[in-house]
Amino acid sequence: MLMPKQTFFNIPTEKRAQIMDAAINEFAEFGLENASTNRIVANSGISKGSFYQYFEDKQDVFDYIITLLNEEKLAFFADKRPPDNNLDTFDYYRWMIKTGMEFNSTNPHLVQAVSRVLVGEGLYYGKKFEKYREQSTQVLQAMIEEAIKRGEVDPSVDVELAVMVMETWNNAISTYFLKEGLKQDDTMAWVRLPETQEKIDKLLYIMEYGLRKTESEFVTNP
Amino acid sequence: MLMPKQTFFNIPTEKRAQIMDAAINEFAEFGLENASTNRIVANSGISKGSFYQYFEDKQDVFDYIITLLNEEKLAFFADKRPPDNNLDTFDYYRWMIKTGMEFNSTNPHLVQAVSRVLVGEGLYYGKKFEKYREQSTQVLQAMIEEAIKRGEVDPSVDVELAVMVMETWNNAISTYFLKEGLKQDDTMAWVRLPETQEKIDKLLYIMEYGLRKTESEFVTNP
DNA sequence: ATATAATATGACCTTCTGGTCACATGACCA
DNA sequence: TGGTCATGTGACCAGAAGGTCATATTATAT
Repeated sequence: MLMPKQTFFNIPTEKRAQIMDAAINEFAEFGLENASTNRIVANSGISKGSFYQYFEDKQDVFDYIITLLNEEKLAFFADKRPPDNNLDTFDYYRWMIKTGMEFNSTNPHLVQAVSRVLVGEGLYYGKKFEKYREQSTQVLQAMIEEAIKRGEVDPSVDVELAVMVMETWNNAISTYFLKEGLKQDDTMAWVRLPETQEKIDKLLYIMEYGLRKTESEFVTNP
Repeated sequence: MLMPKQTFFNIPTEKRAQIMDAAINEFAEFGLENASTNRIVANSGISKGSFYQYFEDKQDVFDYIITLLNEEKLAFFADKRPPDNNLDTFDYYRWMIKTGMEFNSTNPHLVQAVSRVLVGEGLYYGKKFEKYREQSTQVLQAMIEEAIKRGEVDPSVDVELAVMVMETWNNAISTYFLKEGLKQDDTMAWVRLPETQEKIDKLLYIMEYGLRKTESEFVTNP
């Protein structure tokens, strides 16, 4: 677990929250490389010296932000269960995507900060965050292998490629969410809008059945 | 057309190429915001003063890099024709993607520099490059509308979403190309490798028919 | 009350940034 | 040869960056 120095955890909770707030906003707006410790310090109301007593450097702060995101996501999903235990793989993936978007709504700036750095600055594919990526790809891989066994996913597609497809849509939807959702006054309300939900449905429908005209057809509220 | 000052075009061609080379490498490595004019100047062997006699600022240089990319792409595609004039839309798209990758191989660093800034720094969706984006989406939109008329694309998908799907795959493949292709000694040879070509085929097959198991099945060299 | 340890501070350091400008160099023409 | 104008130069500027540190403040323990 990536953590700041002990001193950071000795200070009052409120002050800690203030610092993380300022840091999250800084990273969300400027990314990792262009983030300024001077601005973080100014916006969180602590002194330069204190900052370096809490953290090694700004990378240290960012690492902790990732830890925070993981913790909050885990907590959010802890009491969430899919509507049906024996859901079809595609329905389950759809549920995961939608629930993920609900989580994003609960703390959009935190999500934006991490996404901006990992996806935007291309660090996602770097060595530093390898384990995070591998963790999520392994979940998807297991999911797809199981789906092929169940006869739900085309066995002629290779698993590695299918994982890439799902990851790509995960990222695309997440990026779309951050671009559109943050424009809204109430992000959560926007996510729950029938129009928003239908857009996701349609997109995942394409992932499921492709663009080519076949017998199947998309229908609202199937 | 976005252009440097006239002085830039008065200097010898070789010197101009040297400057653009240094600039392209700088942007490819550091992006737009973190690119350093000092480094560009040092690596291209001109003085600071000269730089500002050629360009307004580094944004000006980058604009010209985009112009260069467009010109070269246009020139490359000028004498390229699809193998068949009445190609199926999906076959045509596949041809476009593959030919695009061949182009990328001819000047990977130029492509990387632009991609790094537009996609990576999220400027692609900013106002500044709106017209470039609109230009390419309009081509795709026309393509899809035509395909629906021809009965090739599922008429129940909306056009806007289909464009997004194709753009997403365009970007994903391009990103994959830059990540993997630049590792190779001979990028062009790598692109033409049967394995690489088959990977693209499989990916576009999924875009065409989806992940869901249906009657259709992927076959190599159909 | 005193001593000790933990915490907070902002002036200060170096290094780099984008950008300017007075001056040097060289080409061309009279 | 002398004059003019385009081109080239790097020292220099102000501002901001990340990072340090001697000192001031506060809390704790005796």
